[in-house]
Amino acid sequence: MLREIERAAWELFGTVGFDRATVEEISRNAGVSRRTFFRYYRTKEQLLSFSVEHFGERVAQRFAAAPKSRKPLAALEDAVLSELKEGMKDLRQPKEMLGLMFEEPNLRGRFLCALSRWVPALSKELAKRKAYRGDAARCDLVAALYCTAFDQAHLRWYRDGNLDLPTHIKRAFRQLRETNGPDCSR
Amino acid sequence: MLREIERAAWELFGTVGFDRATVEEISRNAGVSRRTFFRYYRTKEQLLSFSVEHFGERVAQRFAAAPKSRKPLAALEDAVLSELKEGMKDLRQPKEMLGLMFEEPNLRGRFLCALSRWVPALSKELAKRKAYRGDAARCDLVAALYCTAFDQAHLRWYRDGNLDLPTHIKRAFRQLRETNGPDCSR
DNA sequence: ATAAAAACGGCACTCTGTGCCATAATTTGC
DNA sequence: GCAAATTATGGCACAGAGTGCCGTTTTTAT
Repeated sequence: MLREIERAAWELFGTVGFDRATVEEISRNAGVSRRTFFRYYRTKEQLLSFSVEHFGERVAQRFAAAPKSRKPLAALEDAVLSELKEGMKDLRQPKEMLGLMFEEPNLRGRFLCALSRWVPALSKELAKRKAYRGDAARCDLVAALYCTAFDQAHLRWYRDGNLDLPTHIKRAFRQLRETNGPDCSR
Repeated sequence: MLREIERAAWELFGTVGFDRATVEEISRNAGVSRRTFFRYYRTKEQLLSFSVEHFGERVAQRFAAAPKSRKPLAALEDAVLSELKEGMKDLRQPKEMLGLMFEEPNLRGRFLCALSRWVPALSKELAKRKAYRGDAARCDLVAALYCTAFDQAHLRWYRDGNLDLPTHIKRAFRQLRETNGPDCSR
C-alpha cells in the first residue's frame, strides 16, 4: 500500500511537478482515500524525506557495527559508501528524486532538515570511538560537516553527472579533511 | 509597515508559538489586512528566513571588499565575524529567533535552505582569491562547510550559551580547519 | 463464529496561499 | 495646484493542505 502510494506520487511528480500534484489525485491513482494518505504521511513533503531519514539511520547502524580498529573518520566513510551501495538499489529514480530536492525550495529545506537529523546519531558514534578525545561538541560539528559534504557530493552528481555518486562522495570527504590544505592555509 | 508586521508576528510567536500564530491575527495586530501580509511575505516562514538571507549577502559583500593580501579562509572568517557584530544590533530577539529556527522542523528547513543559498556567492569569492587553485567545485564545498560550521556554532550558542556567539563561531571555524587533526586522522 | 482491534473512508472545518477586482493613497506630469 | 497614472491596499472567492470526529469495513485473536 505504501509502495503503491509512492509509485503514484512519483508518477505524478514526474509529469506535472511537485506543487501541482495534489494529494487528492495521488490518492485516487493509488486507490486510497485522501484521508488515508495523511495517515501514512504526515505531509506531502514527507513522501520525499522519508527515505532520506531512514538512510541516515542505517548509516549510523553500519557505523556502529564497524570494527573498532578502524579509524573513526574512515569507518564513517565506509558506512556511508556501503549503505549508499545497498540503498540505491530499491530507489526507483534516484536522480529524479534528488532533482526535486535541489530545485524545489520547499523540498530542499526538508532534505537539509532530514540530513541534519543524522548528526546526533553519527556524532554519538564518533564520540564512542574517542574521535577528538570524545569531545561531544566537536563530534557534532564533524558529523554535520560530513553531512554537508554528502549533500554537496549529491549536488555535483546531479548537476554534472559524469562521475558516479560514490566517487563524488569520496572526493568530497577527502576534500573536507584537507580544508586547511597547502592551497589555502591561513 | 514591514517593521510593524514583524513586531506583531514576534509578539504572537512568543506567546502562542509559531504554528498557532495565524496570519489572520498577525495582520490584525499589525493593523493591516491578511491579503497585504502575503504581499510582503510570500509565506509565513519567510518572516524568519528574510534576515538570514540578507545576512549572507552582506557577508559576501564584506568578503569581496577584504584586502587581497589576506588569506581566503581568514578573510571569510573576518567577514562573518564583522557582519555578525554589525547585524546583531538591529535584531530584536536573536536568541528567540534562533530558538524557533532550531526547534520547529519547518523553520529549521527554511533556515538551512537560506543558509545553503549563501554558498554560490561565498564560493565565487573564494575562487576569485584563487583558493584551492580556483577549483569551483572545491570552493563550493568549502563555502558550504563554513555555512555548516556557522550553523553548528549557533546551535551550540543556543543550547548552552555560556560563551558568546563570536567565540563559538571562531572555535567552529578553527575545528573545521582541523578536521583531519592528530586526534582523528585516518 | 464472534468479539476486539485496527484500518479505512467521508465529512466538515481551519488555515495557507493565490487570483481577481474595486478602492484608496501616492506619485508624476503639466 | 490639479488631473492622470501608478501603486498600495482591502475584500472576496477559491483551491489545496492538514486535522478531528465518527461510522463502517476489514483483520486478528480467541
